Amino acid sequence: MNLIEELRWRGMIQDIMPGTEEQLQKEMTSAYIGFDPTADSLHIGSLVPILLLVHLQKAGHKPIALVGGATGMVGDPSGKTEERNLLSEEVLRFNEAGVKKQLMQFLDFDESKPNSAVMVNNYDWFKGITFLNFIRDVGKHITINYMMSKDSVKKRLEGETGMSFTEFTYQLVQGYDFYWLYENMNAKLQMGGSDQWGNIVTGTELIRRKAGGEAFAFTCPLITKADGGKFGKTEKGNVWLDANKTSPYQFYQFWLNATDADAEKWIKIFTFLKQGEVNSLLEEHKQDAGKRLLQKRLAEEITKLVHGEVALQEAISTTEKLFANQTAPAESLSVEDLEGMEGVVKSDFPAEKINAGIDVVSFLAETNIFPSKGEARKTVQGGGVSINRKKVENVQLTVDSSMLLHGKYLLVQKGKRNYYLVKAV
RNA sequence: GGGCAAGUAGCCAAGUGGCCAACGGCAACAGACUGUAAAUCUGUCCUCUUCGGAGUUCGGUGGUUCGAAUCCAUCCUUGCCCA
Repeated sequence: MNLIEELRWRGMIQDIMPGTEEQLQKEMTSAYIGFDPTADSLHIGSLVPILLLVHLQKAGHKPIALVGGATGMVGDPSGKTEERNLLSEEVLRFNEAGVKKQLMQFLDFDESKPNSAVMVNNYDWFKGITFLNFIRDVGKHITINYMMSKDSVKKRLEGETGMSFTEFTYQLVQGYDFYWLYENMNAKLQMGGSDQWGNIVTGTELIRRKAGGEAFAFTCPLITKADGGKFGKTEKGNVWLDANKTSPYQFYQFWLNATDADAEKWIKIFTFLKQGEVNSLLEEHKQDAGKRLLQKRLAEEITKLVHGEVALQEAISTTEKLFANQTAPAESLSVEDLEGMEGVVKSDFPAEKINAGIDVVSFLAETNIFPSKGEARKTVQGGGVSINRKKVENVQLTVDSSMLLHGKYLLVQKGKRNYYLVKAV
């Protein structure tokens, strides 16, 4: 399978420009994807574009990761409705460094290789361009009619929110990136999420008109969940690639909790498993879905890729302790088990308060497991809290030292899958 | 600059003087059922609460009224039309 065939099979191609496949067959091609430097860490939404670059590099082509220092300041009208804040150059540089560090885990930046990955920031070439030069040298080549025919623009024109000139200009700014990379780094291919199609095509158009050159593009479908919810969100917010923001255990859990329908799609997109292996996995899963082999494999592969083998093993072992034997009494967990649960939210709580006895509601609020007493109470009343695997039936319950595991631990559950370890100190 | 329309909780969206913390839907969280799925049913869903209540909301500000999301004035934002 060539690259495009493989990506097609994986369900990672939405739109593709004619000739793209031939270009990739013909020669080593430099291709780029833009990343938003709005945070110092990437989240799993960015994982798909990253993987596209990885596939590309594996196939022998040269990946260029573009950090959108300039475009991030303008704000892409595709999808979003709110204007973005301008980031200072300082913040931008900081975020760029964070993003680069993460990309290095996935891409090979070894400069001795011809197809080593490269990272660029479009702020570097935009900061020197004056407005007049831009509208004269770039704006001249693209008609308003052309720009207005884009979906992202049309939707805004039809809707009732309108669109600022700044946002309208976005596609030109992004288009110029492609042109600049084409001229200076011989980039002939741009990839991105399907919402970027319009912006990308403006780039190839600019290259055609301004440079007389030919450039290519393809996009991948936006990752959605089968139930229509937002991908990459949990009750705790975004799922980040940075272990300090989302622990490997939480990361592993996110994938493990994928629904069947999602897991079937995601196994192809987020792992590098070969077609044969994927098919037999799907087959096995169908035989006995209850084993959730598919989710386990998905979570394993991707946690290993992002956080490494050691972190994966810790995540698995914590998961097994907490979930494998759910009916086992909490007392059966050893001190080592409890201390070794990497990634479970841990907190300390004054031992004297527990010795004196404290009502559950205050306890849950003071340990920050719940933001307020009111919420703690409501959830307890709804049957949503367990301590040491025993459901708290009574809101009046007093937490005291007799409940401590090994004299100092309390294992608190909010719902079925959110565990907290409270240590009396 | 002129005319018209709109701005309600995370989103969509009712309400047009008291019965309004504000119908309904989505999303979210929890419970039951399960496989730490899906579907379904149930509860919660502005904030705090000693669960009795208390406090802040309906673009902003002022006003009318015993009482305003609802009426008036003014300002801001957005859309459409005219200049």
